[in-house]
Amino acid sequence: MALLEGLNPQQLEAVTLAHRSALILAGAGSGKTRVLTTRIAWLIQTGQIGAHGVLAVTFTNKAAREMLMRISGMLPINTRGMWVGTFHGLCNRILRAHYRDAGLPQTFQILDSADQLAMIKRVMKSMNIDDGKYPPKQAQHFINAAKEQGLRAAKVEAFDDLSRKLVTVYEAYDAQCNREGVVDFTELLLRCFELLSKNEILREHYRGRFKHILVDEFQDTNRLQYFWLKLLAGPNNSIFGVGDDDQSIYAFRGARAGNMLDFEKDFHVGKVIKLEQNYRSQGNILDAANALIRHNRARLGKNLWTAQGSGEALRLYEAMTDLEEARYILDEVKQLKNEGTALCEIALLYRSNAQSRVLEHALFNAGISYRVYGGLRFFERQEIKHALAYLRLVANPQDDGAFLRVVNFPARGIGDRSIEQLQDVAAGRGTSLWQAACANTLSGKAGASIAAFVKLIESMRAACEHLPLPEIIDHVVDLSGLIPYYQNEREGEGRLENLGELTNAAVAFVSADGPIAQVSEGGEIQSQGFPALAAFLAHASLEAGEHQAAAGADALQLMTVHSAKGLEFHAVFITGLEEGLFPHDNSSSGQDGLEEERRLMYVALTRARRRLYLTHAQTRMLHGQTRYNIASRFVEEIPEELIQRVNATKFSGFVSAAGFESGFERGFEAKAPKPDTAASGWRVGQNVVHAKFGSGVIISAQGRGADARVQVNFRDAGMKWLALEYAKLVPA
DNA sequence: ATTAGTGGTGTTTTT
DNA sequence: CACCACTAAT
Repeated sequence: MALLEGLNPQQLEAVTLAHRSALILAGAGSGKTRVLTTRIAWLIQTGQIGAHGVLAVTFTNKAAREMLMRISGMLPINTRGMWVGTFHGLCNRILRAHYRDAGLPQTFQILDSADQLAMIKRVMKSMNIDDGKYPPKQAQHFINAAKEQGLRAAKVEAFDDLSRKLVTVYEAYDAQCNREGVVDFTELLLRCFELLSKNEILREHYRGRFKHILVDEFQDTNRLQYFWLKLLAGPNNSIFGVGDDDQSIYAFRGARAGNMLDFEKDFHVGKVIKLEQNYRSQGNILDAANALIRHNRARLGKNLWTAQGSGEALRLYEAMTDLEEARYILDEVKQLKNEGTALCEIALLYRSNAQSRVLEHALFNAGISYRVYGGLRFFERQEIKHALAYLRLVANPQDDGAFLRVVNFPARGIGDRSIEQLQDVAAGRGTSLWQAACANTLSGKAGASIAAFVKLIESMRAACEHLPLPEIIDHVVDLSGLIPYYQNEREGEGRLENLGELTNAAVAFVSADGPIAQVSEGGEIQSQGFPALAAFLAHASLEAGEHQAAAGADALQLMTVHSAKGLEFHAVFITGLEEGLFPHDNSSSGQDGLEEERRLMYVALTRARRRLYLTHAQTRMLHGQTRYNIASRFVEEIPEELIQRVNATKFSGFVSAAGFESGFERGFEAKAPKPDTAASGWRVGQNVVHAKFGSGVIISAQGRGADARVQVNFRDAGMKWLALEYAKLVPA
């Protein structure tokens, strides 16, 4: 069968397993996505199931999209009936279809974490809880953790005063969410889980439909997600779980790699299939990754190997400062570019987002195009948040969070005092702020301002009833007054552009191949009116806007290690490898924290195909002050022989035309006179071109005069020793 | 009601 | 340093 060609024995076995639950332990770069997609295609092609009966769960929208694309590349059928998505996306879909049974309004909205935090602050304030003594962030974490255990406030056990307090906040928070008709991220899952638990008809409906459930990144599932899967599988359906415990890097948000072990037991998985052949990286890179991860104790055990050669050594650069680190990276990037590597094939990775600043600055000054992933996303920008809040209020007037955000933005004479009065009225009557505003018990100027606001939102509502989605957006933004506001703002142009982009996002959303089309097959969602608006707003929360920048341009890729998971590049720089940064101070408490950091490093290492740089700096500006850092322990955990030190301060031996002055070491500063590079000819670190081997860089040198030889690392041909007298090297 | 300015505080990773 | 929450001044 053409579908199965080129699979290795383990992959083949996984793809063609019988209809029973299975666990695939798939190492980095071992063809995990291929196995997953090929299995789906194989199940369908052999007639074991229709597209209708497949449910595939991923963790990111990107992964879901890629999976769909690859499946449609393999099969001539349309993938319409197939459900492929994230846990959150799938739960959202189920809840929208059965909103009544789930006890939600049709246009229920989704709170992102910032919205959730704002709501918790509001609730705590109304309860007169001192947010200095009880940080709202802590309450947020408490609530989410409880929900991830499947626990409602009434079921949470409180041990002490603090947890008792937090439980009351949880209870009040949930009550407020229900009043407003909004759900947070975790609530999507919990609500869906409860819906299917309680409602036998729906449960049997979905169980009857999804005979095959496939789960990607199984190690990242939390308890609730695991329960959800178990519930959906029931006694008869099979779960095909693919995961890698060594790449579990989301414990901080509840992921439990232990779910893989539970799964093995609960679903009677006889034999775990291991995919250990790596098709991505060259040998040295894999050896480094294997050696590193061996320092972790909690492992299922697995060793990656490759049929490729060992390739280049890893390059380690120790900079004096973060600025010098950036400068080195810049030089190397330029070099790679000159050698023909596309910029989008080079990634700069760091532990935390704040580290991108210095790198961005250097790249910007050098005129190298780059793209930063993560950070603030499109739908999280304040102007977009404001526009969305208007839309949310239009879709669901009970949404107090949205109300508060826009009631006086742009300013329209409704100040803190008026808002307080509205809140009192709402609290007294047990209604939403919107209802309180409509009742309008205030007199004088404040009352008139509020009446005008109510009228504004109502005119938005009236106009939107039957308009197509993009026109709704245009219309609401137009009436909101946001545009004149940002026109007067000093740096408002970018924000105005983004507001325009919002309409484009809506156009894409309702277009033929957009998400609407995929969902509308059931007929429950149209591209017009409030249901479309609600769907779009959900989309905005669930997919905070990954494809904001021009994807087509060839740009250097900057991102955190977390967001690099699942990606691969020709060349990878792992930067800021310093104790305190990576491993990060806040995580290295306890064995588990450190092991997760090490897995993070493992993920970083295994992103590279051919070339891998490790860099760190002795001093670094962080939080406004200079910190002195020592090299990360993770560097030491990689065997010496895999690493080539390219540190300029230690290995700047210079070469004359006649030979080398090798072994020449500079101290901290360049106290010794600098040899004239142009006159002496060759220099360690210099880029050269060889007639046969192509371009490379001089790594080290040996001997003098006629015996002089250089070690050159060629981009494609790998490491070579060349006699200077015979090899016709040309400076690059 | 809005603005500017002050001081205190906390900082990882993200569906 | 960057983001708040709060205060004083307009």
